[in-house]
Amino acid sequence: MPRAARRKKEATIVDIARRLRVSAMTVSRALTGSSEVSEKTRKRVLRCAKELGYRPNRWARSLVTQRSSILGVVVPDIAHSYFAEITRGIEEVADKAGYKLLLCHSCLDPRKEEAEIETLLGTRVEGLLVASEQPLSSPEVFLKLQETRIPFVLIDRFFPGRELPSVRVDDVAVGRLATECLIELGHRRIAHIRGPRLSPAALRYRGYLAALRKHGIPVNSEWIVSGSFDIESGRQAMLKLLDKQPRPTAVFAANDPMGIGAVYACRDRGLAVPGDVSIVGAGNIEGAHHPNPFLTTVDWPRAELGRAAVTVLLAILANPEHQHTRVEIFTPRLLSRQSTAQAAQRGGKGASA
Amino acid sequence: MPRAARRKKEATIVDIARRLRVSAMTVSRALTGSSEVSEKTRKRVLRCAKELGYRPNRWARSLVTQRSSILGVVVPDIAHSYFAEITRGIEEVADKAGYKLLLCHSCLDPRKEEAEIETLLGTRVEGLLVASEQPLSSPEVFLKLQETRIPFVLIDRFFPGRELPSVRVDDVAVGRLATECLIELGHRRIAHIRGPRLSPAALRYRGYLAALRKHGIPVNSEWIVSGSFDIESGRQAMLKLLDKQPRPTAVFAANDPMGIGAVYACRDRGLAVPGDVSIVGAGNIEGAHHPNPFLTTVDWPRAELGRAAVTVLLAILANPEHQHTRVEIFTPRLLSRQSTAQAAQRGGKGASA
DNA sequence: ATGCCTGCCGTTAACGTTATCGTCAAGAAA
DNA sequence: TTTCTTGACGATAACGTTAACGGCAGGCAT
Repeated sequence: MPRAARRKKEATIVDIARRLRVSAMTVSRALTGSSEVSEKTRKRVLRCAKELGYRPNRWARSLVTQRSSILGVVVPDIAHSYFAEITRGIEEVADKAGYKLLLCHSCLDPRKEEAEIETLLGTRVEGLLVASEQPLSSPEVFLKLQETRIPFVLIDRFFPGRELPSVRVDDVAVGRLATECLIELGHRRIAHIRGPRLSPAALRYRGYLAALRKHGIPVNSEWIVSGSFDIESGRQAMLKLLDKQPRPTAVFAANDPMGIGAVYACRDRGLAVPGDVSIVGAGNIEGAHHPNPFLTTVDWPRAELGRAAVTVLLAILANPEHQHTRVEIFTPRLLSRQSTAQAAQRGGKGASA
Repeated sequence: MPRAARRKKEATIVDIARRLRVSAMTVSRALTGSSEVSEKTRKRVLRCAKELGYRPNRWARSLVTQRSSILGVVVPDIAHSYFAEITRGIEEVADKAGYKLLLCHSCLDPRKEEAEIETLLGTRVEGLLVASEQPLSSPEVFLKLQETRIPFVLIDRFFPGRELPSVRVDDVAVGRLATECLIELGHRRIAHIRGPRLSPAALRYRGYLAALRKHGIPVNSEWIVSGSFDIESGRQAMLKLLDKQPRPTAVFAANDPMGIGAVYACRDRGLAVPGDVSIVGAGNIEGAHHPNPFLTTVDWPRAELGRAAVTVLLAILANPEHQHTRVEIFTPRLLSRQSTAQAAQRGGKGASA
């Protein structure tokens, strides 16, 4: 039901042309800064445009130039600081390059994500940035997307076996850093709360395994449980871990919310963090450090991730034929804080429960 | 330098029309769901559209319908969870109503804000949502905006004396709640860290004054200092307050980051929170409660604020002539946590670190 | 038969720009 | 002089879509 909105008509290029008794083309040239106009007429046009409150209509312009100067951004949830910071980085670079952002939510729903991408294509965005830690749409969606020849860059998305243009952190290193930090503190009974399969968390898991193996620590599958990236699932997973015999003395949670959940679970059971159990998260979410930096975690530059993604996208845009798959990988670093401590001495104050 | 992007041409309505040997108009009707087509041709059109991978061009459609189904959103910084949550609420309602969001950053820069608004108008957004806790553009910008007859709703913005369409929290109540909470705990020497003038913080300040007056507590201007809404300025302000004689026993900071800064300042001076000093913030930012709810604060529903803003905007949009200034005001509530305690009384809360 | 709906579809003209080519005078070059 | 160049501008046709109107069958009542 397209109801025609009746509002004051915006001034057009033709209005200016009529007023100045020149052609619309001349006005267009003057406004876009073409060299084919005399300085005198340009000044007249600019003055008249200002008087009439003229604002170039980007749709009309885009229709003929085939360029929208708009990029589409799809995130699971902008209210999550992780994606908000990425988006911030995206906006920064995009703005400098003269692009605007059209923001969409995938809501962790694969169908919604696909629908949003479809809408964005209809809006003829010049490029697409799609972020999500979770395994959403299958690779097919993006392979199909590749055929439209509209450039896109994935953020934090990992498809085993398929390399698509993307920007992400070295997730294996995330898992390795977190685990090695615990090993160096003397821990040997190190548990892991996994994230969803097919997500970057799978790589963090690999990093966890690699670190253990490297230090000759046997893997105990009893100490590996799954969560779904939120606080509550972290708590549940940790409760399960605390029931195991023997009980792990340290835990690497695949992301910070689950790490926080693990802290809660310890409190529920009357265990001290880091006195009885050391906990490491991943992601350095805001909540983990104010007003008291608490959760030890692995950090990587979120805004930088966003900036890099746009940079890659702009590069593809500037050179469409040069479209070999680019993947940029960031190196994470450990933030040692207060949820980790030296492992208890054998036979000391440790394992009582 | 509009460089024509050479990519595979998208299928148009005309392509479908030619293939089916009907007119473009018929195709358009079939696709937009008009009743003026037979069911048979509609099916043929839809099938052909799918085959060709047809995607309606929103620019062209908008050009003729004069509707873009796009709303402009201007926030200071999407990376701040406060605005991220508001944006989240906006997106939710906008999405349900079939609107997309064009996201812009004002970066706390009045000129940038005005420029962004100008760009958005050029993009012919159907409406505008402008948020900021800070005093940015002068009211003139919005009075001018009102003349364009493009609906807009301000979020959290307060212009003394001028009522513009807006949605905000009852900031006087924020100040009152925070201050009365401290009074009820027995505090009498209550300081205030103010935010920038002309911002909602000015109203919180009024609430602070009102609460003191109501309880017959004299106002000590020594105990009122200014900050600029960030953690560091809160710390500086608190350091000044701790040097006063007599020293306040409680502080109401006009927002959470300053409250956190105040906590830091106390630690710098070896004072316990809440043992020696009670601190209340405002805004309930994420960082204040994980993994340990700490800062007592005044909360209001951010996402709800965003949702309400769009709802107001949509109402204006649906009824342009009915454009009397609508202002919606939310009621805040106190979240009592661990940075506040009974006055002059060593409560048993030990520090965990 | 005539007139009049009604359902379906086509034609034309927008919407506001810019690309492309054409024009036309003034000046330079032959 | 003539011819060519150049600078400044105009006319026309796109871009992809929909609004507004017109046409034309076929069915029904007169």
